[in-house]
Amino acid sequence: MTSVRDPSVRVRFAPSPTGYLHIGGARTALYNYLYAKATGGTFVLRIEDTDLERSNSEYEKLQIDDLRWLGISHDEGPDRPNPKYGPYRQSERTEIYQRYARELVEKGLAYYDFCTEEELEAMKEKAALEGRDPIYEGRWKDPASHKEALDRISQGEKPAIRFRAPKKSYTLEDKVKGRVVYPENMVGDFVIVRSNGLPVYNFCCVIDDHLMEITHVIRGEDHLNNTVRQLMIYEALGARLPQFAHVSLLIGHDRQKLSKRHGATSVNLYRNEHYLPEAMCNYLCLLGWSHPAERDIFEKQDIVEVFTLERFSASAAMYDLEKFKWVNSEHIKKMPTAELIELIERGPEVAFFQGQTLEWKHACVELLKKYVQFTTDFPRLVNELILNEHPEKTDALREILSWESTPKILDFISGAVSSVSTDFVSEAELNGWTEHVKKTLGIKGKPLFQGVRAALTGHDHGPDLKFLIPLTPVTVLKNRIAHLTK
RNA sequence: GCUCCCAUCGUCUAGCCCGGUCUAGGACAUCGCCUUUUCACGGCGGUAACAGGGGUUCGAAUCCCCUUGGGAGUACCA
Repeated sequence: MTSVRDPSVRVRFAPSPTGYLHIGGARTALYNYLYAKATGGTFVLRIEDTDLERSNSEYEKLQIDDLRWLGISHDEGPDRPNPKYGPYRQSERTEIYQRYARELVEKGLAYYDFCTEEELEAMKEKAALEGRDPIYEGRWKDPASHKEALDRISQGEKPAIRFRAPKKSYTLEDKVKGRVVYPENMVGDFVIVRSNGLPVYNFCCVIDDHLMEITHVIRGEDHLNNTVRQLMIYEALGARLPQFAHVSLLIGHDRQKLSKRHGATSVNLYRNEHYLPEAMCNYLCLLGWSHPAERDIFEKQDIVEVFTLERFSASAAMYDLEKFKWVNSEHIKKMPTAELIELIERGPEVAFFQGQTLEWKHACVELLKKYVQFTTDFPRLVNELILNEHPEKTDALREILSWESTPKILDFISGAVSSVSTDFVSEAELNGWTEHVKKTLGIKGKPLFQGVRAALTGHDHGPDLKFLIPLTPVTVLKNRIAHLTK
């Protein structure tokens, strides 16, 4: 099945700026982004910062920056406002929420509540004892107390506004979970505006999705239970329901919802470790969504044609670094060499690499790219394979050196290398040496090739010599052979 | 506790909606073999799963129920 073009689609990613962008958040953002691209719709970024205590605008910037790094760009947001729908920070929309809340109070669908924390706590304990969910039973629920409430407000007291939860069951047709039935009495009356005047998530989320004309809500399954409250508010508002798609959660190796204690869970950590953003999107996308042709490696633009909500998995996905690393290595392999060189040079320990000719860099990257998982592996391999003048004499290497034929090879190679006047050995020269060892020294087969390799590289294995040796500076070769003959 | 969600190889998954083509396919990881120019590349192959129990049916991984297991929610957090 291919995706359906529908430019009226509006989706959103609504992070709270309470920390770095989490990989789970990145995945949700990615799904929304992909759906917008697939349908030709609009991807909105909204900042849910109603929790003043925990929100920090610095995190907003960092999260947006991480999204940009991932290539998940939004069409509307705080920095790209559409006057019809803005503002995009909930902290700047307080009056809107208060207006809607007041309307609900006027219609009798919500009420002022002056209960203290202690009173609420007592109710909760009672409910727990009776084995049911805490359901608000305070006296402010009674319409008769409305007048008293107004009096207390006029005296300067600050009430919370509580939504009157209808006594009925609700049904959600979710795109990934199917039909979800919320029984009657699942939730009691809940606060929509705190006594400090700031609205609460479940309320502003609905108001915003409604006002911003969001057509599809793609979010984590942790919101599935919340949705019943939101359904109630949609109903009270007389607002049209969006399509919901509750994507399964990401879990750690202990099968618990992925969180900080599972190690690296924020995007910036992977960014710092030089994971490729394309690889991260690719891997994250695969955790809970499958390509119709079962493809594993792709770019965002490759799947726009086939991205549909139908292919989400209903069960939680375990985050597995091994496969992520493999995806990263595959993206390195398919990346154009010139681009790869640029990336490598932006990484650490590249002084030698940068000093070489473009031709050398190309050959080097072509040779090594099939062996690496990260772009930062290149300089590591260059150091180990090309620049190391004192290779460690491992058991495997000692064995080769102990062969009867090896000292002869070493002796010849040593002389051959010292007579080279250029900076690098050519492939032809190397072939000549091998020929010589074979013909004149009469060494062939394993002793020949293992011996030549050991003499030249100080390793018992490694990349193809005919590519590796022409990349190795002759000075290094000389010192290395001296080290080996010692 | 209560409510909701979920259940195919160790992991990600295909298949499930529309039962037979599934002695269950792919990928990561793992193991083995091959490549007498090594090798970390590549190629080939192996190990490995329908949670359990009932039903429905000629036939169930696929539909229904129960059990078990796991997850999430249960805030004047999001």
